[in-house]
Amino acid sequence: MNIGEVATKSGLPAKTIRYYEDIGLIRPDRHDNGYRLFRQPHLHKLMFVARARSLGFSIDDCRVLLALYDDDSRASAQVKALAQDHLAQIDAKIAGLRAMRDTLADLVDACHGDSRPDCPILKDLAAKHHG
Amino acid sequence: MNIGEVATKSGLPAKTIRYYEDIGLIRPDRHDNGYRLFRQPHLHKLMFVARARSLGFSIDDCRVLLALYDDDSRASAQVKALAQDHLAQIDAKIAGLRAMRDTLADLVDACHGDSRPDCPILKDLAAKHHG
DNA sequence: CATAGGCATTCCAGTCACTGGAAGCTCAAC
DNA sequence: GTTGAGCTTCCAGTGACTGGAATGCCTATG
Repeated sequence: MNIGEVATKSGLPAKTIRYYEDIGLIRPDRHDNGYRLFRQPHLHKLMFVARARSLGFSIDDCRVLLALYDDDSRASAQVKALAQDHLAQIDAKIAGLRAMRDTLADLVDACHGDSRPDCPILKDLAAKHHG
Repeated sequence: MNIGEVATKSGLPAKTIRYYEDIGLIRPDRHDNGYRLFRQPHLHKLMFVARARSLGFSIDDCRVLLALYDDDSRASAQVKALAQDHLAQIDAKIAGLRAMRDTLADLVDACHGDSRPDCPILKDLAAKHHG
């Protein structure tokens, strides 16, 4: 398969796939003409990575996950630990965003949003926030 | 005030404040020796930006917000529109993260996490995901 | 055989908002 | 005068791509 075909099949842009090769995440073969030659296992890896990325795993996490996947003697505990760690990070990010969201929503609610210049949102931004 | 003092007072690293000058967000004066000279309004602006950033506004948003803050004839509707837009983006991001989180949490739950290699997390990553 | 197009290649630069580090200058204290 | 903290500039790196330019390859048609 050429890069266009794996791009379609994996849902990843060709640019991204080339980038993944650059950083050593996949190592496709080459045709005589220099074109990348992807075989079934390459496509499989790319789909694996695409899925992991869609779950928010970093590229480095993906490297580890791929290695674990390739390692028949892995302990599932290793995978679970990695996933739990990542889950905790997502939870933290959600919590941070929710705090943001709530504050911002209060401000938006408080702002009448008409043609007058008086604005609680700007007032809040301009107020001193300790801590 | 020197940069160290405004850094302490605003809670922003000195590096960040220099960066904000680089990109034209603030324009402190200068001492004869080349040191930046911050006055009260500069500090005020920095605190304004710090608060806006903590609410997730982009630097470009901050530029607009500062301009609106400086403009006595602004309509609060403009500020509200910007904030609502940003709120919608935060909501979208939270929704995305929650979907991620739920999927991942299911996988973590399904994984026994012991010394055996069998792992539902890796199985999911390796499975074909359409759509 | 020339050419047009669509695909592929490489390489460089830009994104966003910083952050780290090196090399050197200034200032206050001892 | 020497130390050390604080300031300066400039360059490079982060993460994970993304855009674009310049060029090469392949296929199909006139």
